Amino acid sequence: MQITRAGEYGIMGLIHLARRAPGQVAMIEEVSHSEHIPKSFLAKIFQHLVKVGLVRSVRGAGGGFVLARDPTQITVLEIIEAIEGKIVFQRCLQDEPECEHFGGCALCGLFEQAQDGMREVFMRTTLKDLIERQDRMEAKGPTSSPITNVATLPEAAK
Amino acid sequence: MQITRAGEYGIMGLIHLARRAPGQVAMIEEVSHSEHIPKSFLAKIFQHLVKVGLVRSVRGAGGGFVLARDPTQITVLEIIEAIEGKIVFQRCLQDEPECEHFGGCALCGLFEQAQDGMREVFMRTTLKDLIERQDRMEAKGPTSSPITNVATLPEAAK
DNA sequence: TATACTGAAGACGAAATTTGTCCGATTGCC
DNA sequence: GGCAATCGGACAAATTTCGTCTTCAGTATA
Repeated sequence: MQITRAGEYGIMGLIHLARRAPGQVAMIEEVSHSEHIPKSFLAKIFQHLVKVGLVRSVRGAGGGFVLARDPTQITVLEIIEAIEGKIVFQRCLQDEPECEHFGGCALCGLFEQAQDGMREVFMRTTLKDLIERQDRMEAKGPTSSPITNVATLPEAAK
Repeated sequence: MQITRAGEYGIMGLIHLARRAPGQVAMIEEVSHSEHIPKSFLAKIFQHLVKVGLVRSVRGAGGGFVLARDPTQITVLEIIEAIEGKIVFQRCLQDEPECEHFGGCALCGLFEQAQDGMREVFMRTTLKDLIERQDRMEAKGPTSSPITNVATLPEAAK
């Protein structure tokens, strides 16, 4: 019950891209080094993002990756699902037409509800939002309590 | 990014207990067989539930397990967290005081938000709710579409 | 054209987690 | 005491995660 590192790395990589001037490419090497992500692993993750159309790749010397859309138009949900596949709590929600839940599908209904709640959060958060949040936190001072009361109240933060 | 089978089995096991007359014990053997859950696995899962105080165990001949509280007083969240541990998307939300997220903890904030959304759903759903939902579905006929529009509207259901 | 530099794609493998199984110890009823 | 049940931990198979490596393909530059 965790977001995998792949998903986490993907988000961090895209944040890195989004922070550059629009249209400016960044090499895997650069992103990997600056974000402390294993290079080969990041390369593979970016391939998913290219395939889904979130970033464009430029091959050859002087190549690299660029964000394909504006950071305000990329949601965290897109990123995560591009990398980890569709967020799904239970097998029977997956695709099989017939549910194998012996307890009846009350469970499926519940799980669906829960996962929708989660997806909703990721869907309404864009890359741009993340960057702004990051900047705001940095401004407040890095030595303050790192976790508490950061963003439990979405409305207030916005 | 899935609820594990252990968690699923745990919920189904408790539903089984809850359906019995209050105070009546059920053996692992019975629950396991009726819910199609591997016996040894279920036994281990129930141990967690005993430790947390959701069920009481009766040892010796004629023993088994009983629900320790009323089904209206047991939330799905308690069950899941008893078995899988606290629901936590990211390492830095876990317990370590210092966050290791190089991207700044904007990510942690977001993940916390998402996981809270999910926990909220599980927290407001009790064993009793699940059973009622199950009964309602059974009444409507087992051959109908298994997934759709079951419980996406919590208020309406209640 | 040759070469150096970049990503693309997939095979491979180590490590961690999930999903169980097994067996002896313990506890309590008869 | 004997039987019936859980307790608790060691063990193991399967799956997933995490990451590396190698080979190939495309592009810019000399």
